[in-house]
Amino acid sequence: MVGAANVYSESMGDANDDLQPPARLRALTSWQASRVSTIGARMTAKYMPLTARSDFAVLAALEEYGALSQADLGRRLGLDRNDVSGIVTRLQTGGHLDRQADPDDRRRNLVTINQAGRRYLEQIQRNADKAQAELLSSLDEDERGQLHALLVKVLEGHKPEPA
Amino acid sequence: MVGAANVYSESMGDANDDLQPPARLRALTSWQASRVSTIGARMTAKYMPLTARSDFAVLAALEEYGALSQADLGRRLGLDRNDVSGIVTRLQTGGHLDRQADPDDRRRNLVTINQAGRRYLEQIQRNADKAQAELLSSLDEDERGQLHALLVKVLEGHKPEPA
DNA sequence: CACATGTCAGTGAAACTGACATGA
DNA sequence: CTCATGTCAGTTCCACTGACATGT
Repeated sequence: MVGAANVYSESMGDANDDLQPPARLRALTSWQASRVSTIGARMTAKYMPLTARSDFAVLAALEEYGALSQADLGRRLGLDRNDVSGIVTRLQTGGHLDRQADPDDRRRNLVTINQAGRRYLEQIQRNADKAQAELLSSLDEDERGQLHALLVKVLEGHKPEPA
Repeated sequence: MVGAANVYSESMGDANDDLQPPARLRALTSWQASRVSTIGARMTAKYMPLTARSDFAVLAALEEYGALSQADLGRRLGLDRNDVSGIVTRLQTGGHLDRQADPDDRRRNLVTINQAGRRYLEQIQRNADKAQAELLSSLDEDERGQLHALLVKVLEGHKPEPA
């Protein structure tokens, strides 16, 4: 894939003048993080529709914790309850989960994953693994672990309110 | 799994009902990265309108590299040229930069930062620093450096097409 | 001709806000 | 009454696509 691309001679000079972003941006870790996030979205889109990321979060929570209300789903995943509503509707339409009123508290929708949902979850998991491997391809195993640990630590500083 | 979730005594804040996301999600580094990215956006929004992030990128590039065409801006910053067009228009409307046809290549808009733009840039820089300090508050100096280096290394694996 | 640039219109995903009815 | 839940409607931001006119 190193194929001969078209060489257009800018007034600047040769084509390998790297096109670096400005130093102010390079210095901002939050900018690097958001770049990584959007590149991650690009990798993801190569293997599945982007909405599968939200589907994955919801289905994984249902698989691990059993029946949950939509509000609990949102709290677990850090998602707005309006957004949870949309995701659950989409998954229900696709037949990947069941949604029923909680008899003990009729404000709540009890949401449960079903068999088709579990299959779908495994499929997304495989694609997500592929996308992530591609995203992190320039890191070795040690570095991937370090990056993960550091990101987790950052997030631990922003847990939701202990009320 | 076993439904340990039918507990509706959440009003009493037992600090142990930690509301963890599911393990599948916690294991995904790309998900952690995107969470950090959106938390970063939240921190940013506390200090400035979100659009200032794009403004910052464009103004920083103009400050460091001088006059650029919109297409070059996009290549430097990893932005689509359609989006650059909108950002430049916004900045021009705000009086933060000048936009004029390149006499040597009349397809191009030569964009230059002006004095008001430099002041605006410094202001965004201060706010961005505050937002970032808040985002990374749970990391010490060493860890911040490690995180930054790892993110940079990830991005180096996804440079635009090698020319 | 091809190609690059800039603009316009539009799409899709995600996070968010405000309002509302229902029920605990 | 207060509060939580779920829903509806709408906004903002960002990345992207396709089309088009213009210019090299």
